Amino acid sequence: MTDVSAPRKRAPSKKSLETKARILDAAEDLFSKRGFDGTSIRDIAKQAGAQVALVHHHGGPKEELFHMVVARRAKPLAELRLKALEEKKSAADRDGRNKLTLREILASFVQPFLEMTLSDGAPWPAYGRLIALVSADERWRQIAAECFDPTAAVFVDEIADLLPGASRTALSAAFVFTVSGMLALTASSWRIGAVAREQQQADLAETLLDYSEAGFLRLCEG
Amino acid sequence: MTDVSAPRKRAPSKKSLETKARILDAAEDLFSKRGFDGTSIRDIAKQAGAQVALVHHHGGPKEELFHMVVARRAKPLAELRLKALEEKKSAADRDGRNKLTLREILASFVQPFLEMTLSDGAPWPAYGRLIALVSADERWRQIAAECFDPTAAVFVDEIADLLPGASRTALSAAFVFTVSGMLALTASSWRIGAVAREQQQADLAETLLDYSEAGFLRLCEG
DNA sequence: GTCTATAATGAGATAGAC
DNA sequence: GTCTATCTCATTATAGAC
Repeated sequence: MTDVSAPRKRAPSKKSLETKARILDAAEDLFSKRGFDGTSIRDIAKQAGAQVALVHHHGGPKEELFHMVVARRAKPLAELRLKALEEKKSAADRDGRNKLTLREILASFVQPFLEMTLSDGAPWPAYGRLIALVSADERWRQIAAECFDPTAAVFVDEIADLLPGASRTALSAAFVFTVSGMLALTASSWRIGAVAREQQQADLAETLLDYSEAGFLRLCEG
Repeated sequence: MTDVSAPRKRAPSKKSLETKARILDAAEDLFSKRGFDGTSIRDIAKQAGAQVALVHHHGGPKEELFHMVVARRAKPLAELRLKALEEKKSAADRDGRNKLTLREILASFVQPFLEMTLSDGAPWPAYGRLIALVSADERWRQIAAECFDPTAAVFVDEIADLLPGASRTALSAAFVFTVSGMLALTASSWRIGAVAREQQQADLAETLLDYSEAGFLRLCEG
């Protein structure tokens, strides 16, 4: 999944993998902070402690490096989301319910993302902003389609199954609004802080779920 | 409002103003499509049909040009929003109501924006994407604080007056979520279209208001 | 106010030694 | 796999003629 170019002939050495990881980490951090065009290969090399030519060696052209950085965590993220969904289904079965609640579905999608990007000691602190960039720029449409649309489709189908009376259009709009709110928590939380700064991050996740669930139900029932 | 630099000694000629407007129009269009770092002064000059040096003459350094482009329409937009609010208050008075509904307040904020940026023949078709860029990048925090925060504060106060039981934190979060949805309509409408493309723009405005109103009420009442 | 010309810098990418 | 060195091109910005 991290290799989107031609297949290699040899397995890379351990040191090579470490160097590549350092380069991808630096690229992820800088891309997320300054955007694609605001980040130079030279900046990435400097932060990774490597030479410029080495960044090209591991990352290829700049666009491919960006693609690699986004794709690297897409599969683990998708698995976390689907795992959360399956676990909630098992729990519902044990409770004798045959359907998940809307909130359980939404939480399965939102919480793994916020946990990896926004919680205390989050392992992927820059990845949330990066995804917000990808989602907002039509230039990365292909990357979004490859990395995120399949999982999104699973969740939209799940919701459509729960709310059979809702139009596909209403479902789509509500889902995009929910994702927009989720991304705002990571990419534009400074805008929230500009108005009121008395809240924890964990609370904001619940706040988002409250808001989205109610909005969803209004669109799909009204 | 369009002049954020030192005061001029002379009134500019008519031709100069036209040239400046052409440059700002080109800058607005290109900044909105490719972002700040993805747009060069040369691109702007070419699209405006002017020389590179002339862009610098009218726009100053690149950051100042960006500031100018955003600030140019901020005051008219704020006036449209406040005018919509006042008109709805007058109408409510005539109906013998002494309070606006939440939906009327939200619509006064959202609809002027969508009308200017997203309607058929919208006069500012690029400005919506530009504001989305400003809102998502902490680098433009000062511009956002100057151009948009004052009006936002008026509307948040208005809502706080309507829903006195709600915490300031819940209000702030809900407002940011609502603005995120509004910006998604202009900046990420391709994401909506990727799921279902059977809807008109006018409908999406109503859809957003339905969703936001319900989410707001849940946060403020629950 | 508008133009030509140019300065000064930084960018992405590659060749080739080790 | 990693490094040095370099190619080629685009960038912001300004100086100075008209």
